[in-house]
Amino acid sequence: MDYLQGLNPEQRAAVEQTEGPVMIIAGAGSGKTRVITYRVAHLIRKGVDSFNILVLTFTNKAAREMRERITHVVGGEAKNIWMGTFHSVFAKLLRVEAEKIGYPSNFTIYDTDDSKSVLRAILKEMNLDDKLYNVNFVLNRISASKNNLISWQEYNKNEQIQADDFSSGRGQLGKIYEMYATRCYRAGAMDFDDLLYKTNELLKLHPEVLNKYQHKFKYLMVDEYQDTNFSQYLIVKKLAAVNENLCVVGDDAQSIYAFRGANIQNILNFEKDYPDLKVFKLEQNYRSTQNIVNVANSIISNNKEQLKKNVFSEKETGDKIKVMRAFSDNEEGKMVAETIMQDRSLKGRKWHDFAILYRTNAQSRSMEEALRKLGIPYKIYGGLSFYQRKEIKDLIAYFRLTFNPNDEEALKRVINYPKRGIGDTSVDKIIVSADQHGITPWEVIVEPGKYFDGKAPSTLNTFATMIQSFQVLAKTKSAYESALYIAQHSGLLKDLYEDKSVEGLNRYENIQELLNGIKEFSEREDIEEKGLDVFMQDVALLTNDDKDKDKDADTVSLMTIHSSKGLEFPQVYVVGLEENLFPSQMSLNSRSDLEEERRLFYVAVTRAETKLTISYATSRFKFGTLISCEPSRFLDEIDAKYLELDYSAKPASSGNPFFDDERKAWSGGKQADAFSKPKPATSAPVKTTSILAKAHVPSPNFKPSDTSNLQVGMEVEHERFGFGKVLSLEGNKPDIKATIFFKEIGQKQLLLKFAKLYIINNIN
DNA sequence: TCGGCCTCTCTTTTT
DNA sequence: GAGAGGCCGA
Repeated sequence: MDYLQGLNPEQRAAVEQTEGPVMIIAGAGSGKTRVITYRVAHLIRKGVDSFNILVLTFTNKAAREMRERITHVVGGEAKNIWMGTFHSVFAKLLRVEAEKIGYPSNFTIYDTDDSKSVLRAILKEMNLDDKLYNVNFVLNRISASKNNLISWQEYNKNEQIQADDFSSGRGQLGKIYEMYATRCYRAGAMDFDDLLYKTNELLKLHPEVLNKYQHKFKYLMVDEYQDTNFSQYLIVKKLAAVNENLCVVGDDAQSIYAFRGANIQNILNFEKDYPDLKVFKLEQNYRSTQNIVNVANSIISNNKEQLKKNVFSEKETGDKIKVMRAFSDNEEGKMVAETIMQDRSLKGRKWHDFAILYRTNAQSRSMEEALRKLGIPYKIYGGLSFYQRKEIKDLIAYFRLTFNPNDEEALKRVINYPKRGIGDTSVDKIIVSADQHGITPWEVIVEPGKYFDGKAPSTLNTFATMIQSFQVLAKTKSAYESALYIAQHSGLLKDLYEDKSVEGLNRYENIQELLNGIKEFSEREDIEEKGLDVFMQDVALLTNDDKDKDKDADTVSLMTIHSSKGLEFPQVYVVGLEENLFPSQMSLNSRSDLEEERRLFYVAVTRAETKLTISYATSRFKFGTLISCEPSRFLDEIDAKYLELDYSAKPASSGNPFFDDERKAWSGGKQADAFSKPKPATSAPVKTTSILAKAHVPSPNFKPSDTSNLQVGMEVEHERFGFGKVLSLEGNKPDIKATIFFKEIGQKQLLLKFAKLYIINNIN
């Protein structure tokens, strides 16, 4: 058991405590993954059958890495452990047991797009205002209900919920929930939340099934326990109820998924559920320098709700945290890219030592552009997944339909793609007809003559026959052969092939890539069943990094802070530290939301091993409009002694200091390009939603005044916003904020230290 | 039925 | 600034 040697006493104690309820509170960088890995390995070494172990992780990637590391210690035995995300593990379980709760074992998994599409159709049928019943809002509401195990029946019976809905004018939510659930059921489909909800239902309605899995999973471990919701909590609790060999690992300070229903109380209340539990606290951070750990601690100390722990580092003090200020999002990208360039050569780093973390996916663009300009190789993680691309979803929809012809979303997706003359009108008719006869759309399509006259039946027949031929084929052929056949005979491959545009070429290549992936699957020797149906089983649960081939490539990593959880990099850039962006505007209304943002910042900071750089911009494009930004409150919360401010950024040298980059971007970068072809006269006028389009032209003699004595009532000219009057002043030097009413664009708040204002009349 | 054009929304984060 | 849905004319 030499693997125990490398652990510190607390880690080792946690590993060796294999029996009974255990809670491991693991601070950032405290070797959590090591502990889980070795604990599982230890179980197996002690003679526990690997078939009796269930490990639930938060991402597929974490599961894969852990399996690799366990294999390293115990060898091939690791293969038999049930290990994966909640969603994938219970999807697998449901495939075995689905028929007990009325689902086919080949049920489809609806992704978020599918769910929204179902809801849109329902809202349309019910003639509801899609502003009031915003699809995202409705889906959230349904999702939250499911995560709290509230069925649509209960939803409609619950007086409190009904009163809330009615008072907000959304009395139909319960009805929508009902229709949504019914529709999914009819389609033989489960959405993401159903995978957990239906598991609960299964375990509740079928004690014999519960009993079976309680005895199968003698040892349970849950990683990232702070991110579990009620539905997940209850599954775990039930499964562990017989043996109570349950070990949960988490860090309340890193709980960042409350928006998805995660309940931090699950970790805070663990002690109440299991009074005889053993608690281990891993507090030594092996990842980061003392400065970084100290900054992280000072950030999180602003939160009220937390478990007490003292995370410390014994590594070197390290560099101070650098704070960079830029004047625009593009400039921020430029500064980051340039610093990376410098540090790489100065410190002999590799590109993959660097990561850029941001709050929202939209921020990746300015970073990408800057990196590209300097020729820095980079890779974006997360974002639009490979499996979410249109062409991929189209082909997969054919596969879905092949195995589950009742899958209505798949049907709608491909019934007229490629074009085969079955337009929206026909599709609507099919659905109405299906509703009337209480059957599924597919059943209408199979016998169209029964329901329609005219030429529709023959086109529908052709389509149905095609799908049926796919079904026959898929029963006998390998995944790859079936997939290729379907891609060809559906006409999809041809349609993409004929599109010679750059995007079209790209789409064609993506399909090739998917087919190659399926080919690899078909050739795998560790799986017995290699049909396309097996490949399809959890395709909806795959994400980008599940298909990474070149993960060893030397590139800078770009990702949201959320997807950076669990990762570490020598040098980390956290960008966009601005009010309304980070913390997000949506989080400002409640303390708990704001605390979640702060934990998110904590996660971001603790990704860094040796050097952390934080940046913000004073203006940035949002929805194609330029807005001015203030530094994030989180910056103020850090003790200044850890920081090193770099405000060296100089406004560009030309006459318009702040907005050169933006202006270029706005004009498509063509303003100085004498060789660009003139637009044909017939072309539509350039769309100009940007503020710059109607920008104020400054007076010829415009020059910024000294605003230190600016007073309410003064009339001013702003370089871009035009003429205005000072309504109020607040704050202290040097952070005085002025509220100014501009004639052309209305009221705005400006920080005087940044705003270039010319004082027109001094009322004194 | 289909394609082009317009408008609207979107930005918080993901299994 | 992009993608998706809606609208309209052919």
